[in-house]
Amino acid sequence: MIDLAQLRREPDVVKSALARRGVSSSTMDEIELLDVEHRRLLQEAEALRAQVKELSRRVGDARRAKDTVTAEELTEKSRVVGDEERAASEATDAVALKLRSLLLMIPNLPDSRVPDGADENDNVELRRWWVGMHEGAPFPTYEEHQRVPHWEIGTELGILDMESGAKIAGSMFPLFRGAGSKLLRALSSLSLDKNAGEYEEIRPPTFALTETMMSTGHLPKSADDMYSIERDGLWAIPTAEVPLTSLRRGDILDPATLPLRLCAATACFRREAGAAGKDTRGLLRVHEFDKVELFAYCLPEQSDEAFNDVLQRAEAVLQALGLTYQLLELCTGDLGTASAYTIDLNVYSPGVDRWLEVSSVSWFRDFQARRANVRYRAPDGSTALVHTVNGSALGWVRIWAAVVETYRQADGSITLPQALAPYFGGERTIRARS
RNA sequence: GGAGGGAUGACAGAGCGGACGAAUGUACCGGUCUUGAAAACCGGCGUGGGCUUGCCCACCGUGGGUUCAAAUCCCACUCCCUCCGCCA
Repeated sequence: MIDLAQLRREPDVVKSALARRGVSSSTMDEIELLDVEHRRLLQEAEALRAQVKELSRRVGDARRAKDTVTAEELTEKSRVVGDEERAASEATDAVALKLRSLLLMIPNLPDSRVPDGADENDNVELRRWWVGMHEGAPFPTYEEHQRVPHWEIGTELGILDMESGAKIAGSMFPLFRGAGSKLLRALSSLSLDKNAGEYEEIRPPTFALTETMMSTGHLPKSADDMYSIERDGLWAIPTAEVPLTSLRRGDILDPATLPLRLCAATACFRREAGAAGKDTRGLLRVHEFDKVELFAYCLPEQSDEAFNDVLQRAEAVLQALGLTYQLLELCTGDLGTASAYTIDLNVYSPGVDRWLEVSSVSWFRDFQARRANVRYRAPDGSTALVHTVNGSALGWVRIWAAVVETYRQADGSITLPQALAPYFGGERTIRARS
């Protein structure tokens, strides 16, 4: 949620920043008007409320003094003011509700670094990485045997079975078998082993309450992209960011404990409602995938460092796996609702010959903290909102695709990167099941 | 799933229609005393909102209701504890 106080203080700054994201100034004007109206009504209602309280106090006094006549008079007076107060409060609440529902749909202010753009095609590539790059090696070329899409490799080796997944849960729910299943587990373990020292490992619930989904900004705006279990009022999490952001919801944190770093491996669920039929072959886009998420609550002045740490750790996993990747600075048109600045990591997968998004590292400023009400105690005793930062390290389904395509050998087997060997008992080769 | 008990400030815990934003204790922060510390004593010590910055308003699990007046009474819900059942 954006800062109403900032909108009052510097409306032009807020409006021009949000205009870059397509929020019309008339919407913002409406918010400003509602805010003024709300405060006016609030003052009115509170003044009446104060009168009722005062009158009630005097009723009590009169009763104790056995002055029944005065007590009756004051009761009657208070009843009348009370009716006015009720009406005034209702009017105030109605405006507050309208204001809040509008505010919940307003995205975060983009950082000045965010490039302008309409959609993902306008994202800006910052740099690439590939094996041997720092030693002067040219961008890799790929052999014919690496130009096979992962769904063919998966079927050939018996490690991926999309048909069975569809039989059980419908299309876009993958099912992994044997070494394919183990590979997924190995990837999560590799990342957790690299990060769980500095980032406390959490295994959160996979489902979350509406209130929890509100805190990250996923609701109400993205309700169609989420699976819900209506009978129990629960939502399937689209990312571990959701439970991790709410872990300290409503708390006032001791600044000495900041940055507070957390990581979690969870299943993630996405309906992909607007993406029907688009890039949906194999593992390119699925409804359920495993992901390791890195997360930090921090002081505002720590946010740059916290962001860079998450980014560097996500890169470290890609580098350990020897995969080619690029960094994209997301433009205004592709930025997530709650984010002020995001860098995506896309892995190059030679079999499908595409760059696949495997991580999104975001700085939310105090947008999520305001919704989740997570604060810290400043040295002068006052409280202020923390900043939140998070990023995937990484989304494994697409990494799985990139690994099997990149490391496919001429004989059709896969030779896993050295970093995964410990998770396969030292064995690095995946062959067809006989 | 069944029966009972509970939810109050950082923590413990009182209050069970009116002067209660809330006793008391612990913790914490200042001060006195002390060579220093401890103890003792004195003072302070929740969060948010509004505006005329001194006042007002809200918050005692959540949401409704009764009342001139609700932490306190009523209803619903959520969570926690104990016992029984079931289960991994």
